[in-house]
Amino acid sequence: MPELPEVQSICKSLAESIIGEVIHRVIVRESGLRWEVDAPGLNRLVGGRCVSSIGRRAKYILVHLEGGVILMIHLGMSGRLGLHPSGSPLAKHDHVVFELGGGRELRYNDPRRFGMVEAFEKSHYWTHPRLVHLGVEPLEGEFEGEVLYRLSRKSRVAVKSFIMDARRVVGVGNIYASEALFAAGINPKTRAGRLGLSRCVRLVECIKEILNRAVLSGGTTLRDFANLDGGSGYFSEQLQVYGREGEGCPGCGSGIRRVVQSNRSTYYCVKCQR
DNA sequence: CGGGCGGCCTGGAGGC
DNA sequence: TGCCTCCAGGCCGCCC
Repeated sequence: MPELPEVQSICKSLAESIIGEVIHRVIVRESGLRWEVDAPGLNRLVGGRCVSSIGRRAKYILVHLEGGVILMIHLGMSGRLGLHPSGSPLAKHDHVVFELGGGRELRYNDPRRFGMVEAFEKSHYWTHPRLVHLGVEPLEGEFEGEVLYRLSRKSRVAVKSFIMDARRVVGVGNIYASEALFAAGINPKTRAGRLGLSRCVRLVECIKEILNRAVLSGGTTLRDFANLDGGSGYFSEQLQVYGREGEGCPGCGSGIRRVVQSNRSTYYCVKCQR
């Protein structure tokens, strides 16, 4: 589901729709997500507080509340957030409901329950166990070719696995990893430590460009991704290799291959990606 | 320690 | 129609 551009898109919608709103109460209908949802804790920390801003770290959505509390939401593979009128019928898998003012509710829906919802005091941000090990943000200036080059020295893993490793760089998911490597002309199986500086520079440029373009398109819609309003993104039309096994490579026309790396599908062109 | 892999879940697609 | 298998965009934690 949501990769970084999708999460970014949802953050933008959230910022436009719930900043200044008070979260009056949190109703947990199903607490068995990736981690057990602590309903009393959520209500104690979140209940009655006003949303001051929306942030993001990797694929975690950070709802900043007045008084120094952060509500952190991860959409996992199938999570969605939606704004609904209070009292409208709940959908299957609506696990957590945030009651807002003005007769509205923000609902967290997640069929596969791989996501998470929790709240903590802002002072714990820098030591939070889910955040503390995270690497650089791919769309920030801190991520550049020389950084990737330095980080990858001595690594024997395939470059695709490397750029998907959140300890190094966050937010590069399975779809965009394939797409960025195609754009950079790099074979996904190449060991990260064997990339030269110029290829690292090129790869970082491609990662940024692909992610930025996807953000502008509102994310990629495959299966269940949807924006706050239920609308979808349009980047899927621009995917060059992902999900196109057997189709002609946009560069040379030869067949796109699918291989499995670390239990994930990788799509690439044998001729264009060396 | 780095790196590979299983597991968490539901549901959609496709084969028979 | 149903039953089966495979597949899915994330991430942690266990293993070597």
